[in-house]
Order: sequence, then structure tokens, then C-alpha cells
Amino acid sequence: MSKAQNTRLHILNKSFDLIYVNGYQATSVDKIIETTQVTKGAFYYHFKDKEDMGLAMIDDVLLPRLNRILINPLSDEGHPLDRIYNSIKTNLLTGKDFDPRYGCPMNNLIQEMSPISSGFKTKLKKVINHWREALISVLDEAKNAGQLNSNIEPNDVANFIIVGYEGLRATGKLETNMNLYKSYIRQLKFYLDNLK
Amino acid sequence: MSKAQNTRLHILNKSFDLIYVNGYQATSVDKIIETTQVTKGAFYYHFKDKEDMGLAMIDDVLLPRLNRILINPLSDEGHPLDRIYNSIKTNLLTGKDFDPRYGCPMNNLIQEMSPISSGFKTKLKKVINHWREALISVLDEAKNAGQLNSNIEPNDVANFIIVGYEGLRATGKLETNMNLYKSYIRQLKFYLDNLK
DNA sequence: CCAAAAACATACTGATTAGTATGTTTTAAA
DNA sequence: TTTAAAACATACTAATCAGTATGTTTTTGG
Repeated sequence: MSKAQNTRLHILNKSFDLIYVNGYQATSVDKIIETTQVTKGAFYYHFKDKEDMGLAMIDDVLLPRLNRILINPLSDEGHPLDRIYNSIKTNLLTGKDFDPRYGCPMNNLIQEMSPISSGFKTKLKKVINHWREALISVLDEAKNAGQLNSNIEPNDVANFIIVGYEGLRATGKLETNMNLYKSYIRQLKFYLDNLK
Repeated sequence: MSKAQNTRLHILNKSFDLIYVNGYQATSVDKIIETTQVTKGAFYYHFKDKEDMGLAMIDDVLLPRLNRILINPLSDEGHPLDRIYNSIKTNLLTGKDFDPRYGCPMNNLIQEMSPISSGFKTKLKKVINHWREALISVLDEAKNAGQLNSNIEPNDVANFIIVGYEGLRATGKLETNMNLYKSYIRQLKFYLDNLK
């Protein structure tokens, strides 16, 4: 990777960390350049404005991260519904990919930015749809194999899983222990078992 | 109500509307006084600082609103699980209490403020616990009447309902129609029916 | 009615914000 | 090695921010 590309990615990665904890609007460009030790000239050479950086961060940091921690594990072996359950359980309980106090990076951005920026809204919709489609793909596989209640729509199940997960990560910001996470995982299992 | 109390409540109500759409940090005190036609002197006479106003807004606007639209309906007649289902379905589909594009006022504040303000965090935790306890109370009633699967913990169910609802309101910010809401309602019914 | 406090009004401050103007240094192709 | 573009650096600006200083007006109890 060229030195310039390295600078660019360094900005994106550090911005992701700062924004994850403090939010997008509360993370100033001055704070980013202070943290990265990159000058303002370099920042605005790589990005037209702050939003341009934020959108690039979604493409180059957030999306690869989502693939790594929630989508790739869906390709493991086993019953499709178990693979979904395990992808979420592992993600929530391993806990090395995030801090529960700061919620879900994707959901944080959806909450803060989608009502006030169509650019963010459009891109974030693509990101969450990417996850939705991955889940639907697994659920379709289950349905075709007769491993999913035939009265149930895979799309509905995917939606229900997503809203439950994101709601957990959202309300989990208020908690100081893992009880809510564990409680959710029990009911997720109950829900998924009833789909078989 | 005294004229002064009226001024205070006017500030809180208009602030709630502005914050609901734009977020707390993005809503400046200048914007609030411009919208309310209240002067800065009046604002800082009633509130020590912006956070003091925000916390009062939770007590005097957000909490009464939550009681009105999600908690009071739990006291209607019928099967406890149906009362829970109806309270949420009515709230989501009547849609006169909010705009889906702007999410859930309580959840918005949790997302934005709880990681950066312990004052907000503590108060918001009380608000969401108030709803949780109302749900648990209804679920306990069901369990005592043999209307709830005896292997299921009311606390787990209450949590699962809350995270699903909040996740829906959160991810629903990205949507332009009611399909996600309807999809969620179908799965909520499926989940609740399996609890009986 | 009268004083004292409550309630409100105006003008300001210093800090922070995103972004720009105008440079210098580094890289890489010819 | 030269040269042009890419990459970075510094100093600034105008707008906006939360909050304050210092007033004036309104309300209220005696």
C-alpha cells in the first residue's frame, strides 16, 4: 500500500474508533487530525469534506467489519437456523469486536445520521440490506430443505432477527453487565427453535 | 398554570420536537430560543444549563408520553399477551404519535447521550425500566393464570419485546414505507403465540 | 400601593466548528 | 536529473456554540 493510501486508511480507521464512541457530529475534524497526527491539509486532500470521509469510512471500515463478524460466519457448517443463532451468539458473547457501552457502530450511524443526511441514509441502507440478504439466503436454504416452518416468510424472520439484534445493542448501552445480552440470546433461541 | 411554568413547559415541549428530529447535541440553545421565541435570559433562568433542560424534558415530556402511548394501554381488557401485542401494534400502526423516519425519542436519546453523559444514562435507564416493569407485571399476571408457558421467564420476554420494538423503531429510520413495521408485527405475533 | 423577588431581556465572550487559501515537500515518470 | 503532479503543512476565516454579565419588567405578598 502506498504511503498516501496508508494515510487515508489511517484517517478512516481512527475516525471509526472516535465516531464509535462519541458519535459522528461530536467528532470534530480537528479531533481526528489531532488523534491521527495528520494535518488538515492532508485530511482535505483525501476527502472533499467531513461527510465524504464518513461515507468512505462506511465503505472501507464498517462494511468489511460487518462481513467479518456477522456475515462470514453464516457460511459455517450445520443447520441453517443454528448457523444464524451461532453467528449472533458468538458475536455477542465473544465481545472482542466491540464495547457494549458504545452500541453497534452501524446502528449508531443510522440513528444519528439517517434523519439528517440522505447520503448516509442511502449508504447505510445498503449496508443493512447486505446483512438482511445474507440472512434471507440462509433462511431460503433452510426452507428449501424443509428445515423451516413453511408458513413463515424468510424475509420476516430476517427482519425480526435484525431488529432484535440492533435493539439489543441499542438498549444494551444502558447496562453494566451481560445479563440483557444473555436474556436476549435465550429468547432468540426460543424464537428460532419454534421456526423449525 | 402560572405564566412562568407555561414558559418552562413551552421550552420543554418545543425542545422535545427539535431534539426528536435533529438530536440533542445538534439542537442548539440558540435554535431552541429562536423556535420558542423565549429569550436566552428566560431559558437560563429556568434551567441551569442545557443538560438540566434535557433531563427535565425526559421527566416532563418523554415519560408522560411513554405512559400514554405504551404503558396505559397495557391495562385494557383481554388475554395478557394480547394486551401486550395490541399495545405495540396500535402504537406502531396508528402512527399519530411519531414519524417513523425519526425513530423512537427514548431510544434516540439512549443512543446519543448514554455513552457520553451519566446524567442522561441514569435517567433513561429509569425510563426504560419503567416500561420493562410494566411488561413484566402483565407477564407475571399471565404466568399466574397459567396463560404463559411455565418454562419462560417474564423478564426474558419483556427484554425480548423491548429490544425488538426499539430495534424496529431504530432500523425503521431507513425505510420509506410501513413494510418493515408490518413484517415485525407478524413475527411478534408468532413469537407471542408460541409463549402461550 | 410598595418593595422585593421572580421572571425575563439584551449584548456580549471565549471556545470550537468545518472549511479554505496558500504555501512546501515528496513522489514518480520521462 | 528534471519537472509536474501528488501529497502534505500552516495559518487563517466566518459561523456557531454554551454560557454569562448586566440589565429591565412583571409578579406577588404585606
